[in-house]
Amino acid sequence: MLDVKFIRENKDLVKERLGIRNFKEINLVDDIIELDNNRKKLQTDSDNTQSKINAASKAIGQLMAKGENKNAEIKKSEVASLKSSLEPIAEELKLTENKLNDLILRLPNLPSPQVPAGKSAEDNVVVREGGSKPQLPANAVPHWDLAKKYNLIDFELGNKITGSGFPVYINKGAKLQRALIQYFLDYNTAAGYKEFQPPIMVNEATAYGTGQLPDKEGQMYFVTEDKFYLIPTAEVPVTNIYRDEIVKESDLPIKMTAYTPCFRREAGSYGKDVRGLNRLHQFDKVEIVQLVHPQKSYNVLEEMVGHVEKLMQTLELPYRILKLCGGDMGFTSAQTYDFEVYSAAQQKWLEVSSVSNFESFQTNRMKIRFKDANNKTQLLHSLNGSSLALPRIVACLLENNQTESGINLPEALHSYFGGSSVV
RNA sequence: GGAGAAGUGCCGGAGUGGUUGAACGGGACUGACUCGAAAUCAGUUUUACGCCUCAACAGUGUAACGGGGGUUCGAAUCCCUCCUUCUCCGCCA
Repeated sequence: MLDVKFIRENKDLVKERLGIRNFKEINLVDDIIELDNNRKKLQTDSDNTQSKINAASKAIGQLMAKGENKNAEIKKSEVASLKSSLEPIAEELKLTENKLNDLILRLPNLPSPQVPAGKSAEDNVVVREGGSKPQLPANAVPHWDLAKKYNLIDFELGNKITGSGFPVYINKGAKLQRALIQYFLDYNTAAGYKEFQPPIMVNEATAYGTGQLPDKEGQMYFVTEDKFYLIPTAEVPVTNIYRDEIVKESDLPIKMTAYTPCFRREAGSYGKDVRGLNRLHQFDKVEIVQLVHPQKSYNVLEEMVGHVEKLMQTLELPYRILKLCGGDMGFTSAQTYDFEVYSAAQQKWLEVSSVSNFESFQTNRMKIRFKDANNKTQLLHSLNGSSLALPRIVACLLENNQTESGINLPEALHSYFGGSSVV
């Protein structure tokens, strides 16, 4: 979340930046400042009254110790009237704080100055492309047909067991999943990311920490009995590892990676782009997360993009990197690069990674801080990226490498998969 | 799931209603001593918000002893509730 002090001191900038996002409720900014003014006044009143109560209470103790019970009783009635005058103030203060907090949680992050204006995915900017689109055989088919033909993934079986969007991977299909996960994790840990295997259900505080709540309430699966959310990405439990921590500057940067299944309800998204592996309710992803010094976060963002790009290149898939425009960025992000791979049989680009700098938006919610050289406590910046999400990678690997006789694999995967072709 | 015990500062560990934001010990940091180090001595050692101030990591107020609520003039200390940990029993990968 944004810092109230920052909003107060940079009101016009905040409004202008939110405009880049096409944020509709710009008036929230003024409301927040007004509520905060109110809050300060109420807090001053409340503190002053409480101070008097504390002093009087102490005096009562001393009077009673001296045996001056009568005077103590007089003081007590004094406190009683102070308390009754405090009551409405305290109530209003609490109300104001809650309302202020609600409003601040509704403000998305400010886009960085580099973020292009724009309303939708159409306005994203292609930064660069890599790899080359393959020439497929004339009878080439999309991955869902390949998956069926070679018995790699059974979508209908998943329908029976759970529902749509929960595929069952079989035989070499299952092994390919395992190989990719292992490969991605090895690649990340080799670059200094520490591996974690976190819980895939989280509590409410954790979901608030990374910003899934309240923004994406309806997009997460919820276990009502225990009030746990199924994670939509490993970013959630992994970033929260450092919630409420103050780390040493010498411990920076903190680099973490994790493989987890991810669960997304995808409420409201129907249509053609949900076919096969294109959009699932459960999928596998390997995530990278960094917590870094605020002055370094944009360099780290580029570094992470480079990290994912190199990984992408070893998969030998045609890809492109997009700089997202203000209107297409996630709620919590200050700047995001998306990676897309070209699905040759479907003839369209599919998003496989999203690398973002959240600046202090998440760390302010989670109170992830460090002591700087002057021993002052400061918020860290958090970043994360997919490195990588599996399903669409698998879709492209299958489609782009299909031949008359089978499906080949890029060299990087040979040792992990135990062979040079899927079938 | 049943029975019992416990949750205090960076760590250990006191404290069962009134100068306890918190004894004592350890660790860490600063200074002195030393050529340097060890030892020793002195000091420092949480966070959030408010007020004051041009500003302050200067002063001052409020809050925080697992979370939330309650009793009381006053709570780390009493009560309720939730969470977590430990021990025993049960169940089980």
